Order: sequence, then C-alpha cells, then structure tokens
Amino acid sequence: MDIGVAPRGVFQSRAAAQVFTALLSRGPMSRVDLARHIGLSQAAITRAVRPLLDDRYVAEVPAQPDRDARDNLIGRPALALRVRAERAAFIGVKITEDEVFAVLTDLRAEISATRHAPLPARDAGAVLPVVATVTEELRGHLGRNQGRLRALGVSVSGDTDPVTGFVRSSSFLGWHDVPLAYLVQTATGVPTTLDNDVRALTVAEQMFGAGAGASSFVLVTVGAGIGCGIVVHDRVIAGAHGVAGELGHIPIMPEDGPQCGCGNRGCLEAIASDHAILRDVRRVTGDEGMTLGRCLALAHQGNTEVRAVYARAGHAIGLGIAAVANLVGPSRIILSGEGLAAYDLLEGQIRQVFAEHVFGAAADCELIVRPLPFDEWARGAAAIAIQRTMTSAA
Amino acid sequence: MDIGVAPRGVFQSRAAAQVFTALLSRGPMSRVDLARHIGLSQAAITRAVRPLLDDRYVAEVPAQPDRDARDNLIGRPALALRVRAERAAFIGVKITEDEVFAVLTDLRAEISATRHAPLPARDAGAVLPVVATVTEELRGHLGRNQGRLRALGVSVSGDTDPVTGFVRSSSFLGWHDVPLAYLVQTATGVPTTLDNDVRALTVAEQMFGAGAGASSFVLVTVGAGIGCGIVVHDRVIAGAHGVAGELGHIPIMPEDGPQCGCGNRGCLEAIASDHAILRDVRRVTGDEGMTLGRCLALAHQGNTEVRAVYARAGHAIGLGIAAVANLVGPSRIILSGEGLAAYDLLEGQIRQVFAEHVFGAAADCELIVRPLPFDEWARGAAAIAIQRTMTSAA
DNA sequence: GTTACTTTCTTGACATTCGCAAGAAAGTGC
DNA sequence: GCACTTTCTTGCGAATGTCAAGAAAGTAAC
Repeated sequence: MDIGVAPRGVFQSRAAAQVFTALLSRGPMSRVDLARHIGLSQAAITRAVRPLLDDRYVAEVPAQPDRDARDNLIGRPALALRVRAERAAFIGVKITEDEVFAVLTDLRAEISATRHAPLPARDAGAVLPVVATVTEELRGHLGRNQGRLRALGVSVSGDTDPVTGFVRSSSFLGWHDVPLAYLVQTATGVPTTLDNDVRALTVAEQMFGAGAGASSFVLVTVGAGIGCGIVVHDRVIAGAHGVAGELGHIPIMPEDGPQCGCGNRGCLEAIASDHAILRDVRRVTGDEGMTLGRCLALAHQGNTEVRAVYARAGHAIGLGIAAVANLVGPSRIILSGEGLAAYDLLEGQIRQVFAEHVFGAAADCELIVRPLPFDEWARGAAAIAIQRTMTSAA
Repeated sequence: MDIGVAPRGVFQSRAAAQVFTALLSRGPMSRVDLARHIGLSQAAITRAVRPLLDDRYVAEVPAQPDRDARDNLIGRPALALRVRAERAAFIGVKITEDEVFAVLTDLRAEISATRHAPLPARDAGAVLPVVATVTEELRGHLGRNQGRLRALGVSVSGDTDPVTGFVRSSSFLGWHDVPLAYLVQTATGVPTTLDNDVRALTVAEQMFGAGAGASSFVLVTVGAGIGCGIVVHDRVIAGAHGVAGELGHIPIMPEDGPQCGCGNRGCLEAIASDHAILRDVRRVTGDEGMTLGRCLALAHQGNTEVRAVYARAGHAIGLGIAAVANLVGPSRIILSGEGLAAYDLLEGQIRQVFAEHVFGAAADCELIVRPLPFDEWARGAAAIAIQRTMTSAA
C-alpha cells in the first residue's frame, strides 16, 4: 500500500529524488532525457533540478560528444547533469564469520579506501570495537574536498530487519536478536543502516552495477553459501516473512544428495558451496588436509575426479538458476561469487545445464558472469546506506 | 517506469479508482476505514467517493453490526460503502483444447450464468463461432436490472500478449501469433481483453479470492498442466520476456525422471500432471485402457502401486512449491487444480514434503487448498476484463 | 428531554505539483 | 546577419491532496 507515499530522502520533492536516482544509476543526462526517462514534462524537470544544483548535489557539464549521429549538432546544445559524487561520503561494512571488510565510498558508491580486519571472536562484543576501529581509520582518509561522512551501512548474512536494525538470526555468526544498527551507530557515531548481505549486494548491482536499468533481474552469489537476490517490479523481493531468495536451499537432489546444514538432503548449497566442494574433493582424494586452493590447482592440472566434483557443482547451479528463471522470468541473471577462481571450472556446466532446462522465452534472459570480491560486498552495504539516506522516506 | 501514471480506468480520479478497488476486494467499508487503508485523508475520500455514488458504482449501506466491541456504539455511526455489483456485467471465456467455458458475471465477478460448449476443432476458425454463440446465449441471460455488458475476457494457456491481444504461441491449441482479442471482439461485438489462463486465475484470486489482501502470494494449479501465478509487490509477475511462473518445468528429477513434452527429463509436469499420472498408472497396472477416473478409484480402493504413483506426484509438487516458497517467500500459497478429485491422495505428501524443504521463516506461509473447477477459470478471464476495464489506464 | 461527548463525514482555504504553451537561449548552416 | 532547430525557462491554470473547523448523528448520563 505504498501508493502515494513519496520517497524523498534528503530532497525537497519527489521529482528531485527521482531525478537524482536516475542520474545516479544511468549516468549524466540532459534535462530532456530525464523528462523522457522519468515520464515528467521538461518544465517539471527544470524545477526539480534547481534545488539539486543549488545544494550542489548535481552539476552541469558542457555535453557529451555523443559520437554517433551528427543530428545532435543542430539545435541548442544540451547541458548534461551529473551527480557530484564527492558531495557526500559513506562507509560500508560487511561482517563475515572471521573478518570485517569496510570501504569508504562516494555518492556513486565508488570505493576510495578499504580496510580489512580479522575478528578475534564472533560475538557482538568482539565485533563492535573492530567496526569502530576500521570506521575511524577510514574517516581519516576523508579529504577536505570529499564531503562529510553521511551514513554507514552494515551487512551480515542471515535474517535481518532493516526497519528496526535488528539481526533476527544469523547462523554464520551465531547471533539472535542483536540490535546491530543501534550498536554500531553508538559505537561509531555515524547514522547506521543494516541489511542482509545478499540484499545489499543486489541493491548495489541495481543502482550501480549490471542490474542498472533492468526492472527485473536476479543476482546469484556462489561461495561459502549460495545466495540469491531477486529484483522484480524494480524492487528487491523481501519475502512476506523476511525470507526470500533462498536459492541455496531449494532441493536439487532431495533423494540421494549430500546432507545440508539445514537438515535436508540435496540442497543446492550442500552440493555447490565452497564447503561442499571441499568435502567432496577430500572424499575423492582421501586427503583430509585438502584446501580450496589445492582443489582448484588439482582441477586445473586435469585431475578427473576433482573436475567431476566441480562439474557436479556447476550442474547443480545450472539447475538452480534455471528454476529461478522459469519462475520469475528475469531479464538478466548475474552470476557472482566470493571465490571467483573456480569460475572457469563451473561456467561451462552452468551455461549448458541452464540452457537445457530454461523454458521457452525465459531463455532470452542474459547470463552475466561478474566476479564480485569481498570489497564489493562492503560496497553493497554502502549502497544500502546511500539508498536509504538519499532516496527513501525515513 | 510507471511511477506517476495514474491507472484510473473509467473513473475520473486516481483516488476514485483506489477506493473502488479497495471496496471490490476488501468488501464494504466506511470512509474512515478507506482513508486508513488507502493512506489518504478522510477529506480526500469524501471527495473521491462522491462521483462513485453519483454514477451509482457504489451505495451507502446503514452499517455492519460489528459484533465484537461496543466501542463502536459511541460516536456517529459509520456509513459503509459497498460496490453495486449489478452495475455492470462481464463475460469470461476460457478456451481449452476441446471445450469452451464461459460465464456471465457482475462487477464482483460473481457468476450468474454459465455455458459449456465442445470444440469441433482447435483452429481459430472453428473456435470463434463457438465463442460467439455462447456469448450470445449468456447475453440473453442479462436481466434488465443487471447493467449492460461492459467487456469480455478470454484466456488460453500459453504465451499471450495482453497489450496487443495476440496469442504468441499456445502448444495445447497449436496456435501461433493469433490476434485472438481482435477476432473475438469483431465476432461478438464486445470489447475484449486477452490474457494467459493462469495469470487470469491469479488475478481473480488476488481481487476476489484467497489472495485478497496479500501483497504477495502464489497460486499453483495442478491438472492437465502445472501452472503457477506469482504475485509480488501487489502485482502478478509477468516475466521480462513474457514467461514466468513456469513451475511445471522446473527440474525435479533431471537425472532419471520421465521425459517431458518440453524435451527435458524430470520436469514437475512430467511427474505430477494428470497425463503423467495416467501414464504411470498404466505402466504399473499394465492396463492401456486406464482412465483418470479409474486411477482414482483404484487408489481409493487401496491399490498400493497406484497410491505410490500419487505419492510420487505429491512428493514432486511438495518439492516444487518449497522451491517457490524459498525463492519468493510469499505470504500464502494457494493450491488448486482442474481435477480436484485427487486432492485427498496428494495433499498429505505435498504438505509433508513442503514442510521438510521450506527454509526458515518461509515456512510461516499459509498453504491453502482450494479446488477451482473450470468455471472458476472462466471467472478468471472475467476478472481480467474487470480489472482492465475498471482500474487500468488504457 | 436536555446536555455532554464521541466519532464520522463535509467543506472551505491553502499548498503542492504538474502540464501546457509561449518564449528565451544557444547553438549550426548559409 | 538571418533562418532554423533544439533545449531550457517561466507564467498560468488545473488537479489533487492536507489541514482544520464545523456540521451531523448517534450514545450516555442526568
């Protein structure tokens, strides 16, 4: 029932917020293009843009050359509007089970500094000082032409409530009902937003990445777990009860598949996560000291049994994304992961199985592979903070 | 990019359309309740309601007794507003491979007359006269206190384009690029809208059925095929390329499952559709003359092998809806089907397997079983016509 | 019965926002 | 310098919505 509510964020009018969002995710544009794009008249755009110029959130740039048609040379040259990305700074923090990744970004979520720090323990008492420290360090990197630090976004895996800022439960961290946003805010003094890590990454891709411009797309992350963010009708699906995109736990081999941490057999995550691959390679090689890095090396050396493990994983992922594609019919699927080194081993299988099992016109969806290292996850948290601060009613 | 466009349908203002829609799907309400519900001020509601009263689309009714609290006795009694369902009439037509089902309905999609007619052949030339005939017969049932016939909705299975009114392809009917809406409109003289049959049924459930009030839900239909309509963010997912909700073709037993018509192995539809069940029962009984009715009878008599066939189908459906639930996290799942007689055989397995494989809080979603006979499918087509006519910009 | 009280509904004044249309601005091409 | 084209701006009116005051319609108490 959000018809009529105008998400305006820090801006005076809803139109201004729309203009700003369009410029953020689609890049510099003239007022005419903005009008076409947003569906308002040029007059409305002119009026909406003025306060953005006054507040120095956007600037006019002469024009883009626009190499193709020379049509563009006749008539009054357009002035493009671009976001002044340096106008504000944000920090994004992704908390994993053993490490904290933090980035300092501008308004466009471009990273200007990064910090990693190991976690001595997983409880909130141990995590908070680390977050406070990296925040303080990143703050030190703020130049004087870099706008003040506006907000901080934190993301963790698990069930989070973005509204109250509580981590309802996070199995990786072993947390239950932790008021993380409040704790981080008091520890750092920076206004803090919290969200699920995959949702944050999805929002980042939607605003600034491969999802920009698509009203529906799916982001799949393969790594320690298997995550999935689904955007439909221009919004991330949140799930009526806070759970959605659990691609990792759809049944792929429910009869005879490996045991999953959730209690079932044959979940995608039990077949294709890093942990599952490591487990299977240890089994086929009999080497209990096996590491992920050596798994990769063996596969690249041509070890048939190890390659078969990766093939099975790729097969399972292909089935999983075919299921998503058949159900939601996205315009794009973005495949990404923390451990990107294995892509060459997985991609062939994934694409082939996907192509086999996707139905009808759903096959027209693009399959994009986009390795997203851990810093990108922290960037996702920053994107959440940007979105919440700049374009959401609060 | 539909921000800002105001779907107003036949009404003057967007607010009026919102009021009408709320009254349609949530039943009679006072102006105060409407204001709370829609998120407008009472003043705005008063103004929006007046033309609806003038045009006799809604009427004031004294009040509902509201049995619970006696709080409601103090203060000025509220006047409830109800839709005058008899104000307009609609016809819904569902075309299957061998029969046409048609219903005459009022504004609330309540059925006042039905017609079935067999199809002599499947080509459009054979279907159109039948549609024209049943339409004319239903028109004859229009009483003089029943408002004039406003629109007609047709639904078929397959890939349809609601905007142009073309059936892009329908494998059941063997049609490709048939301008069905135009053809029906010229054959009957009634403004016609076309949509996919499952999407139509989903809209009907959303407006008038078990999906009313839920901003996300999933409708699963089991029968000749396996269909699925997904509502997220208050809208049916359409799919970027026109395909979505293809639950029937998600891989359940891709390794060793039965062959599906789509070319793959182990699609849900190849395991749990009527046809698949019939095929399997024929195999285990060795009786090639087996019919669906006798399958049911055998199962009810306790035939272990036949019951196992149904159990496998229920198992597969349970896995399928668990996959949907894990991905989109709906607040409800409505299980329905053309052939409802088998529910008692399937439901136990479905619920058990679903409960096993649904992840975390996604398990909080309600699982509602709602047999929907064929007339309800025709009603769905009428609901599409109602929605398109009354509440959509066009 | 009259009066106090509570809630619903209505109405007038005002604010916001947008589109339309006219025109100002800023180029190219001749 | 002039014709032309496209972009941007501005004045005005229409639509829509909120706020606040008050009218309306009942119950409850005296």
